[in-house]
Amino acid sequence: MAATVRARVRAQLIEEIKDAARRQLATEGANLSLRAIARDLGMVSSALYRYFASRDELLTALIIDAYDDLGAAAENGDAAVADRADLRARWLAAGHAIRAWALAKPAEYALIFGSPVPGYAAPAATTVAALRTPAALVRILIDGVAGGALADPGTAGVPGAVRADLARIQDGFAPGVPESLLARGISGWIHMFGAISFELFGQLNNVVDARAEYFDYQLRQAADLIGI
Amino acid sequence: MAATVRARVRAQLIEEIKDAARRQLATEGANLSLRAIARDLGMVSSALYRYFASRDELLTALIIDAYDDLGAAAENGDAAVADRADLRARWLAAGHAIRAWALAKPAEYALIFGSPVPGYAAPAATTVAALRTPAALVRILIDGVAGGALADPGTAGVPGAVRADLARIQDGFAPGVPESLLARGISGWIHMFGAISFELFGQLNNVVDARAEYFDYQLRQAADLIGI
DNA sequence: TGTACATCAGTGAACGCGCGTTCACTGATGTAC
DNA sequence: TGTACATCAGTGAACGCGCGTTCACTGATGTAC
Repeated sequence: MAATVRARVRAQLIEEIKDAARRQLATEGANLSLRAIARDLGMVSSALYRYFASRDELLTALIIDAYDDLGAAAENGDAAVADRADLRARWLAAGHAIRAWALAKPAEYALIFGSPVPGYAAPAATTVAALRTPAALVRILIDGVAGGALADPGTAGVPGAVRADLARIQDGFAPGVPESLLARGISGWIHMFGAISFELFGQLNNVVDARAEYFDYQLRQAADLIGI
Repeated sequence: MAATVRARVRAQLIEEIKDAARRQLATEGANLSLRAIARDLGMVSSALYRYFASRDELLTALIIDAYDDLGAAAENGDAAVADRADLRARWLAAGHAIRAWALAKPAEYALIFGSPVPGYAAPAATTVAALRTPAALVRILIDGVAGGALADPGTAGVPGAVRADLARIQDGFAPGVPESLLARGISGWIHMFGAISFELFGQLNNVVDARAEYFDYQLRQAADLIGI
């Protein structure tokens, strides 16, 4: 129908605007210029306001897309492991898929895991999108517990103040996963992204050159800690 | 002498310029505006060129200062532990001092550990300054090995490709520290900064509220891994 | 100690750019009868 | 199916700002004899 034609053109132009914005992210960082994007698309800058109410709204769309894309990469990495009971293989596959995504899209990685953009307050929608990747990782733990492969390591060593946080996360995000297992999983998640950020943001220059191998080594350390 | 008066005023003004720049970092991020800094100091923007040849040169000075300040914080944290043979206490003290510095100076932390500033290429002087903190951490290992408290865990699990990197680091930066111990130490270092970056850059929002306790928990996990 | 000269700090104007956002408007597309 | 009207996309000018860097210049501070 005719209505759909206009709607379809609109949806496509929204994608083109975001693509141009992403191209700009790569060279200019998170300081998006709407005028430069419009120039790139051969339109006048005010025309962008038909699609995004402001610069911040475009930034929000890019952030949500990036979280979503990363989450999909993590899910696909995990899903590629045939033996669903091989928790360690799933953890490694997801981790390497996450790193591969980050290396392929460093500007988008920096947008979500780098320094906060000054003056930009992330709306709630972005924090929802942010959950997709940790959800994919936590599913490995959920499956392990359900399959009986993961025992409760006991709460020894988990600080009391943290246990309230863990209990909250358990409800509704990681049902059935013991608190201390969750604590170790989150620690592994943080270590994983710390390793990627160090690599991408240049802290590994002149330190470790065998990037993929050292990342794998760290992933295995985290897996050992989690007990998978 | 008269010469020193002028030199002293000059040195002081350099500090004032950097202080104003740091204040701006906190509100505006790494996109420094020389004009705004000059305005803040009540001088004309071109006067800044008596002190810094360009915007990038000022940025470099700030980065070096930040690395240096962080390194001093790490050293002081370590030095506060009376029992020099208590390696774990030293690791924890250094780690908490590093985190405290980051919380106190988030903009400076973001400047060195956040997304790279687009179009800015870090000169060699910054990478030298960057070594001060890892050097403070590695000293704990050096002391542990020298004191006989740290055994060589053996190179099982360390990927071959990484061992070349480790050997290079060992020479001249961590003399006497076995490669696999170094591999674990670097992993702990990365985990530590990953934890701080996640906290500062907002990834822990709605996940872990007991920040100090959970950070301590992770530091202890890293210490366990290192074997101290 | 005094004087002549050189160095340095800071000014103010200018060059040549950039930006986000608003607004009145044109012309095309879509909708209702 | 045709026509009248409403919606939407995109234009171009404008508002009110911002920026880094260069340059000729003034006046103060420092140096050498």
